[in-house]
Amino acid sequence: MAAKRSNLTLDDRSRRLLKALVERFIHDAQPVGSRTLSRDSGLELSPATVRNVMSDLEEMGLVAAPHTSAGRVPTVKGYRLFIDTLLKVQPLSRVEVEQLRENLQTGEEFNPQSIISTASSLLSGITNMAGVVTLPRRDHSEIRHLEFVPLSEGRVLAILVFSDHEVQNRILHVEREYSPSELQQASNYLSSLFAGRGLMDVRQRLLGELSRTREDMNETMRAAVEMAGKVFSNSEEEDYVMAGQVNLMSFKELSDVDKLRQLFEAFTTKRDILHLLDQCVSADGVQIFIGEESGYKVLDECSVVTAPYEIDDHVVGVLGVIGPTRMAYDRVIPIVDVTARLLGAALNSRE
Amino acid sequence: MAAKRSNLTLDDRSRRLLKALVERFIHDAQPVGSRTLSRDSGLELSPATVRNVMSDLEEMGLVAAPHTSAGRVPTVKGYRLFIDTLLKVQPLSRVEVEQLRENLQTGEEFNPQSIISTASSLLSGITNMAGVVTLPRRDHSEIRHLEFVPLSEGRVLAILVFSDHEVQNRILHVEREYSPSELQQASNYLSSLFAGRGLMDVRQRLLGELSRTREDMNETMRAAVEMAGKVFSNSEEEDYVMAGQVNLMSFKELSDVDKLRQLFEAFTTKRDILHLLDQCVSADGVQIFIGEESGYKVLDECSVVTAPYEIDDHVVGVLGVIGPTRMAYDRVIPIVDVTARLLGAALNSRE
DNA sequence: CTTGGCACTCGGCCGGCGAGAGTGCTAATG
DNA sequence: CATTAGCACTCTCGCCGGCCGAGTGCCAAG
Repeated sequence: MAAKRSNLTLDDRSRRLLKALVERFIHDAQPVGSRTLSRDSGLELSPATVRNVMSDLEEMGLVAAPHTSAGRVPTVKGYRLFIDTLLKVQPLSRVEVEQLRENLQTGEEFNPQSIISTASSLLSGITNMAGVVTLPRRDHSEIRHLEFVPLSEGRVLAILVFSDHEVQNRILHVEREYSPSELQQASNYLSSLFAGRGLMDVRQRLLGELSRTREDMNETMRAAVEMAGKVFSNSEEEDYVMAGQVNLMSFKELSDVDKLRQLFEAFTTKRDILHLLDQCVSADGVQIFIGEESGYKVLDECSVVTAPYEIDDHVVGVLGVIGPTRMAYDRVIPIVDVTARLLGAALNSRE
Repeated sequence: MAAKRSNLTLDDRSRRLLKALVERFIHDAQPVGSRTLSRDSGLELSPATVRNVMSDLEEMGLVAAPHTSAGRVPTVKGYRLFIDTLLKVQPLSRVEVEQLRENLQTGEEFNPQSIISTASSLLSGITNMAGVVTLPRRDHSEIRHLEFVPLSEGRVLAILVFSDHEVQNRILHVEREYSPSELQQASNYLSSLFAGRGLMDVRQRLLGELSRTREDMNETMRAAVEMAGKVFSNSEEEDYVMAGQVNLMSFKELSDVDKLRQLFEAFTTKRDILHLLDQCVSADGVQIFIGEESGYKVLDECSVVTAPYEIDDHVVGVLGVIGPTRMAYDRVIPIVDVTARLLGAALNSRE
């Protein structure tokens, strides 16, 4: 008895029971009792025995009873153990993978923005939960083109084209008016200087260029460098695209309107969610936060499954799924995993 | 008696009572009874008399009783009458208007997109309901600049700058490769042709240009016209920006999670809402849909208050507020009205 | 260690009850 | 004849008690 309870050393029978319990609970969202468990655990055990085991599991903090005479429910710790050691992931079928790939390779319009948002929609659509994808960090994206267009009164529009066809517009404030031809020159000069280089590289190079504003540079070149400085100083703020929030309203664990409101507020505020997602870029593969583990109380009843995605072998962002703690991890995990890979591939494909 | 009931001819007393009832109900969301009404209608009437009047109003379909022994509640027809003939709008104070104006004139970054979304946030923030602003139609916006940037493999990036600093990017598919200088030429040619002209004007002109592809045009010019054709054929799809949906979750008339879900689905689908908003561009000033009047059953419990906004004396979009039928119309109406004017002004200000 | 048996404990589901709020009707009043 | 007071009636809501079913904990037997 004392031996069995010795931390984390769980005999096979208990583990199978826990597994059965979690699976059952995930399936029908109700506390599961000893009778049910003794039936479909696969083991030949009477309800009474199951009760004893349950009692042990409860003492270990793996399951909990909502009230005296309800069945048991997994705790966060229980889910954790389940996911880490008991879960058998269901790999996606070839067909499913192909469908995902097709949907992401929209063919015609190659537009990173829209690929990102289809990814988000796909995640939410397949899982019936909320999908989220952070916009890729562009530190390592190569620059294809830099162009300036004159606007009125000391404003210049800078257009930045990356090699993956992402286009960014920024408006600069400059001291004097520049003629179109001047801007043209500047644009040519900078494009030749930066084309094919990564953003981080460019920033560094620019720093050097700015410091030694040599006399052999003509006025236009100096202006060009200065404007470039403004363009690239703009550290872009992080952001994410979310889809399928409404799906979360169907779960009865979130039927409390007030809880729901707080959750949705967190989604629109974005700050906390971004923080959380940021933690996942460093992680190697799929990462899972169960309930309170995330550290944000609005997510107490939710789990978050994430995976980083890569462009050119650099991790540039994270995608994932947000849903109730009680989610089909065996399906969700591979979905998130595969989608991350496919998104990376899709964003790479026209290098 | 018969005389009193004669359609729509409501004696002064009944009207004041109806007014009091609606105001009271808007204020505290509960059916209001004869006792309360006789107290704060301002008239010296006993509850019994009030009851008689209520009975008449009910027969006319202006109020309804949720059940036998509850007070009365305004019907849609009742609200309509209230708004059309009884409501005394509360004009905004000078300070409030100034605050709105300041918030919209973000000074620094003049960016239509961000102005639109602050407008939406302001609407939702002040009213504690959901704010919505359609993106401006650009039919009459003047074009300031048109630029082409070569991308890989038969793709050209077209950049379209409007006089209000709105920038749009479109990717074109072209048959052959164009050299940067060719594109430069094309861009110059088209800019000179179109700069300062409205989009509709440009479209028309382009049609003529396309039809008579004369021999005196060189190859580059022909290509330019062709590409321009592609740029301007893209009829941009309509869209809107919404803010403060979460606010709607606090209203107890929308506390049913399922109703709420349908409402939010309509918000993300956008189609129906866009349809509804479209109907308001033609309207002259503030327009109000009460409950079922909108024709969309998800909005049955909601009212929508809208006003079109103008740039350069052309109506280009609509903004408004969505909330429960029971909203403080006397405040919301002027807010929507003023915001529409201010948004127009803000988008105009740097012609 | 496992199991069957048994008492016990909860939550959920009526059905009844009383209070409160508000109505409709009628008869009295100015 | 409109207004009012009075009164019976209706309906909601919250509360209590009882009952059922599900499930537990414990104990004693296998």
